[in-house]
Amino acid sequence: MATVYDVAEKAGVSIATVSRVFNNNTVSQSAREKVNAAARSLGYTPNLAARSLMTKRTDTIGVVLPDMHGEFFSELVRGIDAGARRLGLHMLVSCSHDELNEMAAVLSAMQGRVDGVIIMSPLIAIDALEPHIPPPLPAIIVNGSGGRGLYPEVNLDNRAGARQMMAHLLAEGHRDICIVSGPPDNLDAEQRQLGCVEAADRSDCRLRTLAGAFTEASGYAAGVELLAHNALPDAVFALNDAMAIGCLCALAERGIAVPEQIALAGFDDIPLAQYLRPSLTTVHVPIADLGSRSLQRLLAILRPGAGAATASDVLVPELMIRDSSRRACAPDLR
Amino acid sequence: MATVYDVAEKAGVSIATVSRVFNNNTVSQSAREKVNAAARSLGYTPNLAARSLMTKRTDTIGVVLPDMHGEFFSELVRGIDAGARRLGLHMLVSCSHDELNEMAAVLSAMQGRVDGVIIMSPLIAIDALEPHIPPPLPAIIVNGSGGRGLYPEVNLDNRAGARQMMAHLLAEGHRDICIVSGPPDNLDAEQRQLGCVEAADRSDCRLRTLAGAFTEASGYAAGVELLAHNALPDAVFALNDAMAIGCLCALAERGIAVPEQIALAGFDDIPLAQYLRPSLTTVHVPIADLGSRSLQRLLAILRPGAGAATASDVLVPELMIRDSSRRACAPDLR
DNA sequence: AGCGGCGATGTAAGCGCTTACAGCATACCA
DNA sequence: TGGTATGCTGTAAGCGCTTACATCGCCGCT
Repeated sequence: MATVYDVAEKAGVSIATVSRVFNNNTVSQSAREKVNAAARSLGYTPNLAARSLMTKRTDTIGVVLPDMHGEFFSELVRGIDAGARRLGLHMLVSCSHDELNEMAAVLSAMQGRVDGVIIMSPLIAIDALEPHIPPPLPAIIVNGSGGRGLYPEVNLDNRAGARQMMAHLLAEGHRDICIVSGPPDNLDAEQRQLGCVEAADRSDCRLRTLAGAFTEASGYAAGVELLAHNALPDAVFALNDAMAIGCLCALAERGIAVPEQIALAGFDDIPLAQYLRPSLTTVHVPIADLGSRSLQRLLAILRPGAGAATASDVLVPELMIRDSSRRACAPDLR
Repeated sequence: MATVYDVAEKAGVSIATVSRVFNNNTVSQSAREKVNAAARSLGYTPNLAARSLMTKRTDTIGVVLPDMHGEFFSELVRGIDAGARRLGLHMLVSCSHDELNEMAAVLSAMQGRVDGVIIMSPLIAIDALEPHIPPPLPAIIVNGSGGRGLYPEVNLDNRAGARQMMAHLLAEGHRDICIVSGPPDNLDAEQRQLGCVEAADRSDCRLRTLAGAFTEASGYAAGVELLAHNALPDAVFALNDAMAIGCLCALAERGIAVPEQIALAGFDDIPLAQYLRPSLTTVHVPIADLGSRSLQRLLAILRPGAGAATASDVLVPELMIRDSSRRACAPDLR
């Protein structure tokens, strides 16, 4: 590989001039041209390790994700990537960390490779994680509230989303609502459930809970369990779409009509939610926004001054009312 | 940040010994302990840029992905990540490149940051891309056959998968089959379509094609168009699951029963395919395997000798027969 | 006792780059 | 004409690390 020395020699200038050309510093037009020509003909590319060694920057940000399947994961990464590329930043991604030790290991391995990290950790309590973030590493925590405020957080207002959905279901006249919960210790799940309980407490509604795990299979199982009892609730609110789909499947198998006999709602608004039959009422989560917002926050730390100060760190989800929850206004069936 | 010098001084040894401790070289037990203690107390972490500068390695691999939504993307990354972590490698990810120039830019920006790249490019012809891969950069091409053999490829046998599905549909007695195609220039789509045509040519089957774009919306549109004509085909084979779901939605809206009135099949086997009503017959694509296999291949280049020689580069998908295509054996409805 | 061999350690030379500093024209002013 | 500001350019130092090479004990052998 060619180095600054090779280029300098070929261009008839000093290495400092070559370096200046590649760092947009003050260089005469003629020198610039000679250097560029020489660099091109030698196929020169600056050695980034050497550059990092001098500048203490890597122009790379780390993204640490939990073990997560599906849309959520990729949407978040897309949201971050889009912004990062525009800014000339790279993205070091590591996924599959549901465990504190693993997470800590990944974070320490990232030290020196990245200028900052975006950490998403719905399963791990942030206050347990914080001590494991290497002190010099700027970090943003996404969707995992509960830290000691040592690191900026970007959160989704899961609770508000759940309350909205409950309000909708209540407005549709449902008074016996069953929620299918998420995995224990999952913060999203916890917050969503909390929102439900709050809404229920403020009304004359009966709220039951069935255990779920944010997977289609667990939603299906919940649906089956639901049907084992005699009295069906008026509505089922699965705390994510995957479970809603599983549940819908179980209901359909037993010939229960949605929404005529029972209303169904999900949470996340995955792309195909609107293509289910019936289309799924759900809570829209702006995942990519969550990603790009965190990137903004991180950047505000990394490049202070350039900072488009972010107004808020809490993204509020939006209710998407579709067919699966519409009230059977007139008893037009059967 | 502490350096080798600080640690060396504190431990009362030379910097070479410190370095050796961190590189598992021959060091006496007592020296090792002193160094480790000193390093811990100083919070020393080796500077990776400096290390890279010497070793010419980054212990990082690049993953270049097309602009892709959903499961596919995340599954692939998970497949790669799992293997990479075990090997102490990091993963630099860049997504959203449906265009040659963008791809070339990303690849050149990755040079020096990674030891090798895994490129997935269903939209860009590989022979056009190959000249843009920086020559010193080891690369593996995933799922984008058609290169000049300059780079190892790991492919999915889309054609075989499509043929299998066609064989299944024919075996079920369908003779008028409509396929919903993928976006033009998409290699997966092309191969899948080719497989269909091959299978149809070998039989007495009528094959029609409706244009699709691998999205739920395009599948829905195709379904609507299908219904605009008088004669429904016996079966619809959407070349991916997302379109199959969209199509199913259109059919259901018009009250067409699947599979009783028309059979439906997809391709990909996304996790929720089995939770649709009716559950979706599809072709299982081992996405994560595609990722881990490419990593293996890349590693065989990066660490020759350590090479678990890979048997094959072509993964064969597997037919998943579910309800949406089952023959209405007896006319037990209506 | 003397010597080869060996394992542990230290010394020092870079890896390829950025950048402080100095040097040198050139231009401008009085 | 001398002095000074200005703009480029070159020299050289050093970022923190790995590693070839030299050194130095120490063991066991003849």
